[in-house]
Amino acid sequence: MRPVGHCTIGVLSGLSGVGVETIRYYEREGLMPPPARSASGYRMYGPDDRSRLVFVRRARELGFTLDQVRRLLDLADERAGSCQQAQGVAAAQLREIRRKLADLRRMERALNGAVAACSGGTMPRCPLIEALAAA
Amino acid sequence: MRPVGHCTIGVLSGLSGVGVETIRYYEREGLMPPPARSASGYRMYGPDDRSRLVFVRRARELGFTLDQVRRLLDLADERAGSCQQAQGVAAAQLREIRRKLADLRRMERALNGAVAACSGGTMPRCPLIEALAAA
DNA sequence: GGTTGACCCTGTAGGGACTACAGGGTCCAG
DNA sequence: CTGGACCCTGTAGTCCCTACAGGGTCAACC
Repeated sequence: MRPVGHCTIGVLSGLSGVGVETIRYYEREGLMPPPARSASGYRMYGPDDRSRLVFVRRARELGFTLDQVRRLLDLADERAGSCQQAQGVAAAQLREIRRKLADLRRMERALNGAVAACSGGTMPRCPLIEALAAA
Repeated sequence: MRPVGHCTIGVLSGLSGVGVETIRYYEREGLMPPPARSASGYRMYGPDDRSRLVFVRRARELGFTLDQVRRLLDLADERAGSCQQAQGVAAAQLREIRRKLADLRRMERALNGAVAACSGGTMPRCPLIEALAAA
């Protein structure tokens, strides 16, 4: 379906923000389809590959594991009544993102308070260390 | 300085919320000092070890790498003019936490919108996939 | 007092998600 | 026609655990 490759792996890497080695790793792991090859064996990619790769990167940034991304991509590839399933996967992930958000906010407050208390002077005990060592 | 050990590694694990294997790993990595040993070779820990371990766990939860935690602990161990340095390490970490927070909030919005748009019907294209595949 | 069964020990291997070589081939600009 | 940037495969390393395997120890129960 990918008509004729447009760019090499290095260019795709630049376009997608995913490292060359990581792209090859994703191919090994079945997240990216084996691309067309030039006469000399170079991987040749088209715009579909860029979209897919960006999707993978974004999903990773959203905290999906590679396995979850794989499932999401499988759903997208099937393209039939898959929306409900994708929604399920995504809703679960949304719950986890919200949990992470809450954790991070709590951490931010704690660290911010600790850094503020630690005025930079040469106090006998560092409040930052104290703050984190507390039960 | 640790007078006489109070508890075994399993109890310490329960008290600190850090797994037994992980405690031993931290010892190998130099984050926890080699504890006293019972006659039969069991690791015996005191309250200081619990505090230190809780500190490590908290710092990890705050997103510090083991290496950063090691540096923080070194500073705490030295106990002389270390406050400023600890503050530097922590401030850097705070910046990264805030970056992560911003990212997560963006992700939460995107995913939330995508899940909402993806009404569960059998649409020709799944908006969730579309949302993340966009440039 | 003998035997479970839960705990502890060391050491090594596995996992997830990359990341970095090593040892080679290709392509193109000067 | 040569230098340097790119590409290939395959393997090994990183980080931070986590899970064995193969054994010793300890407390309790019968």
